[in-house]
Amino acid sequence: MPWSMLEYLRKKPEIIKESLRKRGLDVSVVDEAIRLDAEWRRQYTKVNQLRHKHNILSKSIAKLKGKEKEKAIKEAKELLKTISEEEKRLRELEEAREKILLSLPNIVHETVPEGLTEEENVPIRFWGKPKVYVGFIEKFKEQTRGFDVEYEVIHWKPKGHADMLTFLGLGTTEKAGEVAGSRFYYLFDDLVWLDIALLMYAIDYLTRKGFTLILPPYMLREKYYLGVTTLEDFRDSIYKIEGEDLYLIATSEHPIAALHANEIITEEDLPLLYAGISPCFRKEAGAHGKDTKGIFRVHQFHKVEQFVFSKPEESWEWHEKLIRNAEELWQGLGIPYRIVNIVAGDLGAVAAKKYDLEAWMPAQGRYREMVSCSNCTDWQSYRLRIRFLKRKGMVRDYVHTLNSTAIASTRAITAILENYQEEDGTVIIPKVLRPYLEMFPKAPKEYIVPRKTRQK
RNA sequence: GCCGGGGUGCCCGAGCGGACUAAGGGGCUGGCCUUGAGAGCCAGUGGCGGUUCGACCGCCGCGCGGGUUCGAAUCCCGCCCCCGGCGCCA
Repeated sequence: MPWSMLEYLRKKPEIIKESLRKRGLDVSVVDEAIRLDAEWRRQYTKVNQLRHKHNILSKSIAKLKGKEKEKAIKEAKELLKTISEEEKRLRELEEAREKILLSLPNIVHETVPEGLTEEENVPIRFWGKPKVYVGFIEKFKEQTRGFDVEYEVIHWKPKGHADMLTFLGLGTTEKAGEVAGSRFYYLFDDLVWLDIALLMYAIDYLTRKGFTLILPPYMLREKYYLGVTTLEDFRDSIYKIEGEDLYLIATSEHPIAALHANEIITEEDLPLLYAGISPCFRKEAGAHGKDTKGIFRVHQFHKVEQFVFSKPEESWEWHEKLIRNAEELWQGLGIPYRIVNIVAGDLGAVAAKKYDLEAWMPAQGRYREMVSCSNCTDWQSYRLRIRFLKRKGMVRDYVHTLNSTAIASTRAITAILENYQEEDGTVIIPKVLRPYLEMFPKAPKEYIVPRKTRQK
Protein backbone atom coordinates (compact mmCIF):
# COMPACT_ATOMS: atom_id res chain seq x y z
CA MET A 1 0.00 0.00 0.00
CA PRO A 2 2.60 2.67 0.86
CA TRP A 3 5.97 3.05 -0.74
CA SER A 4 7.43 -0.41 -1.22
CA MET A 5 10.86 0.63 0.05
CA LEU A 6 9.57 1.79 3.44
CA GLU A 7 7.30 -1.21 3.69
CA TYR A 8 10.19 -3.58 2.99
CA LEU A 9 12.34 -1.74 5.49
CA ARG A 10 9.79 -2.38 8.22
CA LYS A 11 8.50 -5.79 7.26
CA LYS A 12 11.16 -7.52 5.19
CA PRO A 13 14.48 -5.70 5.33
CA GLU A 14 16.25 -8.84 4.13
CA ILE A 15 14.68 -8.26 0.70
CA ILE A 16 16.42 -4.91 0.43
CA LYS A 17 19.68 -6.41 1.61
CA GLU A 18 19.50 -9.25 -0.89
CA SER A 19 18.79 -6.76 -3.65
CA LEU A 20 21.78 -4.63 -2.70
CA ARG A 21 24.00 -7.68 -2.44
CA LYS A 22 23.00 -8.77 -5.95
CA ARG A 23 23.90 -5.33 -7.21
CA GLY A 24 27.26 -5.55 -5.50
CA LEU A 25 26.53 -2.70 -3.10
CA ASP A 26 27.00 -2.08 0.60
CA VAL A 27 24.27 -3.63 2.74
CA SER A 28 24.98 -1.92 6.05
CA VAL A 29 22.91 1.17 5.24
CA VAL A 30 19.81 -0.94 5.70
CA ASP A 31 20.46 -1.52 9.38
CA GLU A 32 21.15 2.15 9.81
CA ALA A 33 17.81 2.94 8.19
CA ILE A 34 16.01 0.46 10.45
CA ARG A 35 17.55 2.10 13.49
CA LEU A 36 16.61 5.57 12.28
CA ASP A 37 13.07 4.51 11.52
CA ALA A 38 12.56 3.03 15.01
CA GLU A 39 13.87 6.19 16.56
CA TRP A 40 11.75 8.33 14.25
CA ARG A 41 8.64 6.49 15.40
CA ARG A 42 9.48 7.01 19.06
CA GLN A 43 10.14 10.67 18.44
CA TYR A 44 6.99 11.04 16.37
CA THR A 45 4.87 9.71 19.23
CA LYS A 46 6.57 12.06 21.63
CA VAL A 47 5.98 15.09 19.41
CA ASN A 48 2.39 14.08 18.85
CA GLN A 49 1.73 13.94 22.57
CA LEU A 50 3.18 17.42 23.01
CA ARG A 51 1.18 18.79 20.12
CA HIS A 52 -1.94 17.25 21.55
CA LYS A 53 -1.32 18.96 24.85
CA HIS A 54 -0.85 22.27 23.08
CA ASN A 55 -4.00 21.86 21.02
CA ILE A 56 -6.09 21.22 24.10
CA LEU A 57 -4.61 24.24 25.82
CA SER A 58 -4.97 26.44 22.79
CA LYS A 59 -8.62 25.54 22.37
CA SER A 60 -9.31 26.31 26.02
CA ILE A 61 -7.91 29.82 25.59
CA ALA A 62 -10.84 30.89 23.46
CA LYS A 63 -13.14 30.37 26.44
CA LEU A 64 -10.95 31.95 29.08
CA LYS A 65 -11.00 35.55 30.27
CA GLY A 66 -8.66 38.00 31.95
CA LYS A 67 -5.84 36.71 34.12
CA GLU A 68 -6.52 33.06 33.46
CA LYS A 69 -6.24 33.72 29.75
CA GLU A 70 -2.91 35.51 30.15
CA LYS A 71 -1.57 32.60 32.16
CA ALA A 72 -2.71 30.02 29.61
CA ILE A 73 -1.16 31.97 26.73
CA LYS A 74 2.12 32.13 28.54
CA GLU A 75 2.00 28.40 29.17
CA ALA A 76 1.18 27.72 25.52
CA LYS A 77 4.14 29.81 24.41
CA GLU A 78 6.50 27.82 26.56
CA LEU A 79 5.06 24.57 25.32
CA LEU A 80 5.60 25.76 21.76
CA LYS A 81 9.27 26.20 22.44
CA THR A 82 9.60 22.61 23.60
CA ILE A 83 7.59 21.38 20.65
CA SER A 84 9.71 23.16 18.08
CA GLU A 85 12.85 21.66 19.61
CA GLU A 86 11.42 18.15 19.51
CA GLU A 87 10.13 18.76 16.00
CA LYS A 88 13.57 19.70 14.88
CA ARG A 89 14.88 16.38 16.16
CA LEU A 90 11.99 14.60 14.42
CA ARG A 91 12.76 16.30 11.15
CA GLU A 92 16.41 15.37 11.38
CA LEU A 93 15.56 11.73 11.94
CA GLU A 94 13.09 11.68 9.09
CA GLU A 95 15.49 13.37 6.72
CA ALA A 96 18.25 10.94 7.61
CA ARG A 97 15.95 7.98 7.04
CA GLU A 98 14.60 9.41 3.81
CA LYS A 99 18.07 10.19 2.55
CA ILE A 100 19.04 6.56 2.87
CA LEU A 101 15.82 5.21 1.41
CA LEU A 102 15.88 7.58 -1.55
CA SER A 103 19.46 6.65 -2.26
CA LEU A 104 18.59 2.98 -2.55
CA PRO A 105 18.33 1.52 -6.02
CA ASN A 106 15.16 -0.29 -7.02
CA ILE A 107 14.63 -3.78 -5.58
CA VAL A 108 15.85 -6.21 -8.23
CA HIS A 109 13.29 -8.70 -9.44
CA GLU A 110 13.85 -12.37 -8.67
CA THR A 111 14.30 -13.18 -12.36
CA VAL A 112 17.24 -10.81 -12.71
CA PRO A 113 20.46 -12.79 -13.13
CA GLU A 114 23.33 -12.41 -10.70
CA GLY A 115 26.44 -10.75 -12.02
CA LEU A 116 28.20 -7.45 -11.92
CA THR A 117 29.34 -6.70 -15.43
CA GLU A 118 27.89 -6.31 -18.87
CA GLU A 119 29.69 -9.46 -20.02
CA GLU A 120 27.54 -11.54 -17.70
CA ASN A 121 24.22 -10.38 -19.14
CA VAL A 122 22.16 -13.42 -20.05
CA PRO A 123 20.94 -13.84 -23.63
CA ILE A 124 17.46 -15.27 -23.59
CA ARG A 125 16.51 -15.47 -27.24
CA PHE A 126 17.83 -14.76 -30.70
CA TRP A 127 15.98 -13.74 -33.83
CA GLY A 128 16.95 -13.49 -37.48
CA LYS A 129 19.73 -14.85 -39.62
CA PRO A 130 22.79 -12.67 -39.08
CA LYS A 131 25.30 -12.06 -41.85
CA VAL A 132 28.61 -13.11 -40.39
CA TYR A 133 31.87 -12.19 -42.04
CA VAL A 134 34.22 -15.19 -42.12
CA GLY A 135 36.68 -13.45 -39.84
CA PHE A 136 34.00 -13.03 -37.17
CA ILE A 137 32.67 -16.58 -37.06
CA GLU A 138 34.53 -17.45 -33.85
CA LYS A 139 33.33 -14.27 -32.18
CA PHE A 140 29.82 -14.93 -33.37
CA LYS A 141 29.79 -18.46 -31.99
CA GLU A 142 30.99 -17.21 -28.66
CA GLN A 143 28.12 -14.71 -28.50
CA THR A 144 25.49 -17.29 -29.43
CA ARG A 145 26.79 -20.11 -27.24
CA GLY A 146 24.03 -22.37 -25.98
CA PHE A 147 21.70 -21.29 -28.78
CA ASP A 148 21.34 -22.70 -32.23
CA VAL A 149 21.40 -19.54 -34.30
CA GLU A 150 21.29 -19.92 -38.04
CA TYR A 151 23.65 -17.55 -39.86
CA GLU A 152 24.89 -16.64 -43.30
CA VAL A 153 28.61 -16.53 -43.94
CA ILE A 154 29.79 -13.63 -46.03
CA HIS A 155 33.28 -13.41 -47.47
CA TRP A 156 33.51 -9.65 -47.83
CA LYS A 157 33.91 -7.40 -44.85
CA PRO A 158 31.10 -4.86 -44.51
CA LYS A 159 32.08 -1.26 -43.95
CA GLY A 160 31.42 0.07 -40.48
CA HIS A 161 28.61 2.58 -40.24
CA ALA A 162 31.06 5.43 -39.60
CA ASP A 163 32.88 4.70 -42.85
CA MET A 164 29.55 4.37 -44.59
CA LEU A 165 28.67 7.97 -43.76
CA THR A 166 31.73 9.08 -45.68
CA PHE A 167 31.39 6.48 -48.40
CA LEU A 168 27.79 7.48 -49.08
CA GLY A 169 28.61 11.13 -48.62
CA LEU A 170 25.51 11.46 -46.46
CA GLY A 171 27.00 12.41 -43.15
CA THR A 172 29.93 14.13 -41.54
CA THR A 173 31.03 14.10 -37.94
CA GLU A 174 34.20 16.11 -38.65
CA LYS A 175 32.45 19.34 -39.49
CA ALA A 176 29.96 18.81 -36.66
CA GLY A 177 32.91 18.27 -34.34
CA GLU A 178 34.31 21.60 -35.40
CA VAL A 179 31.15 23.56 -34.85
CA ALA A 180 29.53 21.70 -31.96
CA GLY A 181 32.06 19.20 -30.63
CA SER A 182 32.59 15.47 -30.76
CA ARG A 183 29.61 13.13 -30.84
CA PHE A 184 27.61 15.48 -33.01
CA TYR A 185 26.83 14.93 -36.65
CA TYR A 186 25.40 16.36 -39.79
CA LEU A 187 23.26 13.97 -41.80
CA PHE A 188 22.03 14.73 -45.31
CA ASP A 189 19.28 13.70 -47.64
CA ASP A 190 18.67 9.96 -47.63
CA LEU A 191 19.83 9.45 -44.07
CA VAL A 192 17.53 12.22 -42.90
CA TRP A 193 14.68 10.63 -44.80
CA LEU A 194 15.61 7.38 -43.15
CA ASP A 195 15.61 9.00 -39.72
CA ILE A 196 12.14 10.39 -40.30
CA ALA A 197 10.80 7.16 -41.81
CA LEU A 198 12.03 5.17 -38.83
CA LEU A 199 10.18 7.46 -36.45
CA MET A 200 7.04 7.35 -38.56
CA TYR A 201 7.22 3.56 -38.70
CA ALA A 202 7.47 3.36 -34.90
CA ILE A 203 4.67 5.80 -34.12
CA ASP A 204 2.45 4.18 -36.73
CA TYR A 205 2.98 0.78 -35.10
CA LEU A 206 2.50 1.98 -31.51
CA THR A 207 -0.55 4.13 -32.14
CA ARG A 208 -2.20 1.15 -33.84
CA LYS A 209 -1.48 -0.78 -30.64
CA GLY A 210 -3.44 1.77 -28.64
CA PHE A 211 -0.61 3.99 -27.44
CA THR A 212 -1.36 7.70 -27.14
CA LEU A 213 1.04 9.70 -29.22
CA ILE A 214 2.74 12.35 -27.17
CA LEU A 215 5.12 15.17 -27.89
CA PRO A 216 6.51 16.18 -24.52
CA PRO A 217 8.44 19.19 -23.25
CA TYR A 218 12.09 18.90 -24.23
CA MET A 219 13.15 20.45 -20.93
CA LEU A 220 12.30 19.67 -17.33
CA ARG A 221 12.79 21.34 -13.98
CA GLU A 222 15.35 19.81 -11.67
CA LYS A 223 12.74 18.73 -9.15
CA TYR A 224 11.05 16.53 -11.73
CA TYR A 225 14.34 15.29 -13.08
CA LEU A 226 15.35 13.98 -9.71
CA GLY A 227 12.08 12.10 -9.60
CA VAL A 228 12.91 10.03 -12.63
CA THR A 229 16.58 9.34 -12.35
CA THR A 230 19.47 9.19 -9.92
CA LEU A 231 21.75 12.05 -9.09
CA GLU A 232 24.72 10.29 -10.71
CA ASP A 233 22.92 9.62 -13.98
CA PHE A 234 21.64 13.14 -13.85
CA ARG A 235 25.16 14.57 -13.56
CA ASP A 236 26.62 12.28 -16.21
CA SER A 237 24.04 12.70 -18.90
CA ILE A 238 21.87 15.77 -18.54
CA TYR A 239 22.49 19.16 -20.12
CA LYS A 240 21.53 22.21 -18.10
CA ILE A 241 20.18 25.45 -19.50
CA GLU A 242 22.42 28.23 -18.29
CA GLY A 243 20.83 30.47 -15.70
CA GLU A 244 17.52 28.61 -15.56
CA ASP A 245 16.09 25.75 -13.63
CA LEU A 246 15.72 23.72 -16.81
CA TYR A 247 17.38 20.64 -18.19
CA LEU A 248 17.31 19.14 -21.67
CA ILE A 249 15.65 15.75 -21.66
CA ALA A 250 17.74 12.64 -22.18
CA THR A 251 14.68 10.74 -23.36
CA SER A 252 10.97 11.36 -23.59
CA GLU A 253 10.64 8.77 -20.81
CA HIS A 254 11.42 11.56 -18.36
CA PRO A 255 8.80 14.16 -19.27
CA ILE A 256 6.24 11.40 -19.82
CA ALA A 257 6.86 10.03 -16.33
CA ALA A 258 6.42 13.56 -15.02
CA LEU A 259 3.15 14.01 -16.93
CA HIS A 260 1.14 12.56 -14.05
CA ALA A 261 3.28 13.82 -11.19
CA ASN A 262 1.25 14.55 -8.03
CA GLU A 263 -1.85 13.05 -9.56
CA ILE A 264 -4.25 10.36 -8.50
CA ILE A 265 -5.34 8.27 -11.43
CA THR A 266 -8.59 6.38 -11.25
CA GLU A 267 -8.12 2.64 -11.45
CA GLU A 268 -10.20 2.23 -14.62
CA ASP A 269 -7.87 4.58 -16.50
CA LEU A 270 -4.95 2.21 -16.04
CA PRO A 271 -2.93 1.17 -17.86
CA LEU A 272 -2.00 4.44 -19.54
CA LEU A 273 0.00 3.82 -22.70
CA TYR A 274 2.08 6.53 -24.28
CA ALA A 275 4.23 6.62 -27.37
CA GLY A 276 6.60 9.53 -26.94
CA ILE A 277 8.55 11.14 -29.71
CA SER A 278 11.34 13.58 -29.04
CA PRO A 279 14.94 14.46 -29.51
CA CYS A 280 17.21 13.11 -26.79
CA PHE A 281 20.18 15.01 -25.42
CA ARG A 282 22.95 13.18 -23.58
CA LYS A 283 26.29 14.30 -22.30
CA GLU A 284 27.77 10.81 -22.39
CA ALA A 285 30.22 11.76 -19.69
CA GLY A 286 32.05 8.65 -18.57
CA ALA A 287 31.94 7.09 -22.02
CA HIS A 288 35.31 8.47 -23.04
CA GLY A 289 36.92 6.50 -25.80
CA LYS A 290 33.84 4.37 -26.48
CA ASP A 291 32.34 4.46 -29.95
CA THR A 292 34.06 7.70 -30.77
CA LYS A 293 33.48 7.38 -34.48
CA GLY A 294 30.24 7.63 -36.34
CA ILE A 295 26.78 8.09 -34.89
CA PHE A 296 26.35 5.11 -32.57
CA ARG A 297 26.94 7.09 -29.39
CA VAL A 298 25.98 10.73 -29.83
CA HIS A 299 24.87 13.73 -27.82
CA GLN A 300 21.62 14.08 -29.69
CA PHE A 301 19.23 11.80 -31.54
CA HIS A 302 15.54 11.14 -32.07
CA LYS A 303 13.64 8.46 -30.30
CA VAL A 304 10.21 6.95 -30.17
CA GLU A 305 9.59 5.61 -26.72
CA GLN A 306 6.99 3.33 -25.18
CA PHE A 307 5.84 4.32 -21.73
CA VAL A 308 3.31 2.62 -19.48
CA PHE A 309 1.71 3.56 -16.18
CA SER A 310 0.26 0.32 -14.83
CA LYS A 311 -1.24 -1.22 -11.75
CA PRO A 312 1.44 -2.89 -9.66
CA GLU A 313 0.04 -6.37 -10.21
CA GLU A 314 0.16 -5.95 -13.98
CA SER A 315 3.56 -4.40 -14.47
CA TRP A 316 5.51 -7.61 -15.08
CA GLU A 317 3.08 -8.58 -17.78
CA TRP A 318 3.56 -5.17 -19.37
CA HIS A 319 7.30 -5.50 -19.21
CA GLU A 320 7.07 -8.58 -21.42
CA LYS A 321 4.61 -6.85 -23.75
CA LEU A 322 6.89 -3.85 -24.21
CA ILE A 323 9.89 -5.92 -25.18
CA ARG A 324 7.67 -7.91 -27.57
CA ASN A 325 6.56 -4.66 -29.20
CA ALA A 326 10.17 -3.64 -29.66
CA GLU A 327 10.94 -7.05 -31.10
CA GLU A 328 8.08 -6.84 -33.58
CA LEU A 329 9.36 -3.47 -34.72
CA TRP A 330 12.87 -4.80 -35.21
CA GLN A 331 11.63 -7.97 -36.85
CA GLY A 332 9.73 -5.70 -39.21
CA LEU A 333 12.98 -3.95 -39.99
CA GLY A 334 14.49 -7.38 -40.62
CA ILE A 335 17.48 -6.82 -38.40
CA PRO A 336 18.80 -9.87 -36.52
CA TYR A 337 18.93 -9.33 -32.81
CA ARG A 338 19.10 -10.97 -29.45
CA ILE A 339 17.33 -10.17 -26.20
CA VAL A 340 19.48 -10.10 -23.08
CA ASN A 341 18.43 -10.07 -19.47
CA ILE A 342 20.61 -7.46 -17.78
CA VAL A 343 22.47 -8.63 -14.66
CA ALA A 344 21.80 -6.95 -11.33
CA GLY A 345 25.15 -5.16 -11.27
CA ASP A 346 24.54 -3.53 -14.66
CA LEU A 347 20.89 -2.62 -14.13
CA GLY A 348 20.90 1.02 -13.19
CA ALA A 349 19.26 2.18 -9.99
CA VAL A 350 15.86 3.02 -11.40
CA ALA A 351 15.01 -0.35 -12.93
CA ALA A 352 13.93 -3.50 -11.12
CA LYS A 353 14.56 -5.47 -14.28
CA LYS A 354 15.79 -4.62 -17.75
CA TYR A 355 15.90 -6.28 -21.13
CA ASP A 356 18.08 -4.99 -23.90
CA LEU A 357 17.49 -5.69 -27.55
CA GLU A 358 20.86 -5.91 -29.24
CA ALA A 359 21.15 -5.82 -33.00
CA TRP A 360 23.75 -7.81 -34.84
CA MET A 361 26.32 -5.45 -36.35
CA PRO A 362 28.03 -7.22 -39.27
CA ALA A 363 30.95 -4.80 -39.45
CA GLN A 364 31.73 -5.08 -35.76
CA GLY A 365 30.99 -8.76 -35.37
CA ARG A 366 28.94 -8.23 -32.27
CA TYR A 367 25.52 -7.49 -30.90
CA ARG A 368 24.99 -3.88 -29.88
CA GLU A 369 22.28 -2.25 -27.78
CA MET A 370 19.39 -0.76 -29.72
CA VAL A 371 16.57 -0.97 -27.20
CA SER A 372 16.37 -0.85 -23.46
CA CYS A 373 13.19 -2.02 -21.76
CA SER A 374 12.76 -1.43 -18.02
CA ASN A 375 10.22 -2.00 -15.31
CA CYS A 376 10.80 0.77 -12.78
CA THR A 377 8.02 -0.46 -10.44
CA ASP A 378 7.30 2.33 -7.95
CA TRP A 379 10.78 3.89 -7.93
CA GLN A 380 9.76 6.82 -10.12
CA SER A 381 6.12 6.99 -9.07
CA TYR A 382 6.99 7.36 -5.39
CA ARG A 383 9.32 10.25 -6.10
CA LEU A 384 6.83 11.92 -8.43
CA ARG A 385 3.79 11.04 -6.27
CA ILE A 386 1.92 9.27 -9.00
CA ARG A 387 -0.81 7.25 -7.39
CA PHE A 388 -4.04 5.58 -8.34
CA LEU A 389 -7.25 5.03 -6.46
CA LYS A 390 -8.31 1.42 -5.91
CA ARG A 391 -12.08 1.08 -5.96
CA LYS A 392 -11.98 -1.78 -3.51
CA GLY A 393 -11.50 -0.13 -0.15
CA MET A 394 -10.87 3.28 -1.74
CA VAL A 395 -7.15 2.86 -1.14
CA ARG A 396 -4.39 4.79 -2.84
CA ASP A 397 -1.31 3.08 -4.15
CA TYR A 398 1.67 4.01 -6.28
CA VAL A 399 1.44 3.07 -9.93
CA HIS A 400 4.26 1.23 -11.65
CA THR A 401 6.09 2.85 -14.53
CA LEU A 402 7.72 1.08 -17.44
CA ASN A 403 9.60 2.33 -20.42
CA SER A 404 11.12 0.89 -23.51
CA THR A 405 12.76 2.21 -26.58
CA ALA A 406 10.81 1.57 -29.73
CA ILE A 407 13.32 3.05 -32.13
CA ALA A 408 16.23 5.37 -31.52
CA SER A 409 16.94 6.94 -34.89
CA THR A 410 20.70 7.13 -35.15
CA ARG A 411 21.32 3.69 -33.71
CA ALA A 412 18.73 2.18 -35.99
CA ILE A 413 20.45 3.89 -38.90
CA THR A 414 23.79 2.34 -37.93
CA ALA A 415 22.13 -1.09 -37.83
CA ILE A 416 20.57 -0.56 -41.25
CA LEU A 417 23.80 0.73 -42.78
CA GLU A 418 25.59 -2.43 -41.69
CA ASN A 419 22.89 -5.08 -42.09
CA TYR A 420 21.45 -3.87 -45.39
CA GLN A 421 24.80 -3.16 -46.98
CA GLU A 422 25.54 -4.87 -50.28
CA GLU A 423 29.06 -5.80 -51.29
CA ASP A 424 29.33 -2.65 -53.42
CA GLY A 425 28.28 -0.43 -50.54
CA THR A 426 24.72 0.13 -51.66
CA VAL A 427 22.19 0.06 -48.85
CA ILE A 428 18.81 -1.53 -49.37
CA ILE A 429 15.96 0.23 -47.61
CA PRO A 430 13.95 -2.10 -45.35
CA LYS A 431 10.55 -2.74 -46.92
CA VAL A 432 8.59 -1.62 -43.87
CA LEU A 433 10.04 1.87 -44.16
CA ARG A 434 9.16 2.39 -47.81
CA PRO A 435 5.52 3.45 -47.25
CA TYR A 436 6.81 6.36 -45.22
CA LEU A 437 9.10 7.47 -48.05
CA GLU A 438 6.74 7.01 -50.96
CA MET A 439 4.91 10.29 -50.58
CA PHE A 440 8.09 12.34 -50.92
CA PRO A 441 9.38 12.70 -54.48
CA LYS A 442 12.94 13.33 -53.35
CA ALA A 443 13.09 10.57 -50.76
CA PRO A 444 14.94 7.36 -51.62
CA LYS A 445 12.68 4.43 -52.42
CA GLU A 446 14.56 1.12 -52.55
CA TYR A 447 18.25 1.85 -52.26
CA ILE A 448 20.62 4.33 -50.79
CA VAL A 449 23.59 4.88 -53.03
CA PRO A 450 26.69 7.09 -52.72
CA ARG A 451 25.82 10.73 -53.20
CA LYS A 452 28.19 11.37 -56.07
CA THR A 453 26.78 8.56 -58.20
CA ARG A 454 23.24 9.76 -57.76
CA GLN A 455 21.32 11.73 -60.34
CA LYS A 456 20.60 15.22 -59.17
C1' G B 1 7.17 40.76 -18.90
C1' C B 2 2.97 43.90 -16.61
C1' C B 3 -2.13 44.33 -14.37
C1' G B 4 -6.41 41.77 -12.44
C1' G B 5 -8.95 37.02 -10.80
C1' G B 6 -8.02 32.22 -8.94
C1' G B 7 -5.68 27.16 -7.05
C1' U B 8 -9.86 23.48 -1.10
C1' G B 9 -10.52 15.93 -0.56
C1' C B 10 -11.45 10.98 -6.18
C1' C B 11 -14.58 15.18 -8.75
C1' C B 12 -17.62 19.72 -8.17
C1' G B 13 -17.99 23.29 -4.55
C1' A B 14 -18.79 26.39 0.47
C1' G B 15 -15.74 28.40 4.19
C1' C B 16 -12.12 33.68 4.23
C1' G B 17 -8.76 34.01 12.34
C1' G B 18 -10.96 29.94 17.36
C1' A B 19 -17.01 27.15 18.75
C1' C B 20 -20.42 21.86 15.06
C1' U B 21 -14.40 18.12 14.06
C1' A B 22 -13.20 21.25 5.75
C1' A B 23 -20.51 22.56 4.98
C1' G B 24 -23.19 20.57 0.84
C1' G B 25 -23.46 17.67 -3.57
C1' G B 26 -21.62 13.96 -7.12
C1' G B 27 -18.96 9.57 -7.73
C1' C B 28 -17.12 5.19 -5.61
C1' U B 29 -16.95 1.06 -1.69
C1' G B 30 -19.59 -1.79 1.99
C1' G B 31 -24.26 -2.93 4.45
C1' C B 32 -29.76 -3.03 4.80
C1' C B 33 -34.02 -3.64 1.66
C1' U B 34 -35.47 -6.38 -3.14
C1' U B 35 -36.74 -12.70 -6.78
C1' G B 36 -33.10 -9.53 -9.55
C1' A B 37 -31.85 -4.62 -11.31
C1' G B 38 -32.98 0.14 -9.80
C1' A B 39 -34.72 3.46 -6.22
C1' G B 40 -34.45 4.36 -1.09
C1' C B 41 -31.97 4.21 3.71
C1' C B 42 -27.33 3.71 6.78
C1' A B 43 -22.07 3.83 7.07
C1' G B 44 -17.35 4.60 4.90
C1' U B 45 -14.24 7.28 1.34
C1' G B 46 -6.37 12.31 2.57
C1' G B 47 -1.38 10.96 4.96
C1' C B 48 1.38 9.18 9.19
C1' G B 49 2.00 7.05 13.94
C1' G B 50 0.27 4.46 18.30
C1' U B 51 -2.73 0.49 19.61
C1' U B 52 -5.62 -3.64 25.03
C1' C B 53 -5.66 -4.23 17.46
C1' G B 54 -12.15 -2.32 18.63
C1' A B 55 -16.55 0.39 14.78
C1' C B 56 -10.21 2.89 19.29
C1' C B 57 -6.71 7.21 20.21
C1' G B 58 -3.54 11.05 18.52
C1' C B 59 -0.87 14.12 15.09
C1' C B 60 -0.41 16.38 10.39
C1' G B 61 -3.10 17.99 5.91
C1' C B 62 -6.84 23.20 1.93
C1' G B 63 -0.98 24.53 -4.98
C1' C B 64 4.51 24.60 -2.80
C1' G B 65 7.81 26.94 0.86
C1' G B 66 8.39 30.42 4.77
C1' G B 67 6.25 34.09 8.40
C1' U B 68 2.62 36.54 12.02
C1' U B 69 -0.52 34.42 16.24
C1' C B 70 -1.76 30.94 22.28
C1' G B 71 -4.68 29.49 17.63
C1' A B 72 -4.28 30.05 10.06
C1' A B 73 -7.85 26.91 4.58
C1' U B 74 -8.68 32.05 6.34
C1' C B 75 -3.76 37.39 7.46
C1' C B 76 1.54 38.57 5.40
C1' C B 77 5.98 37.35 2.11
C1' G B 78 8.39 34.36 -1.84
C1' C B 79 7.74 30.65 -5.69
C1' C B 80 4.89 27.49 -9.19
C1' C B 81 0.64 26.87 -12.07
C1' C B 82 -4.34 28.14 -14.27
C1' C B 83 -7.99 31.92 -16.31
C1' G B 84 -8.87 37.05 -18.39
C1' G B 85 -6.66 41.75 -20.33
C1' C B 86 -2.22 44.43 -22.22
C1' G B 87 2.70 43.98 -24.28
C1' C B 88 6.30 41.00 -27.02
C1' C B 89 7.04 37.10 -30.55
C1' A B 90 8.03 32.13 -34.60
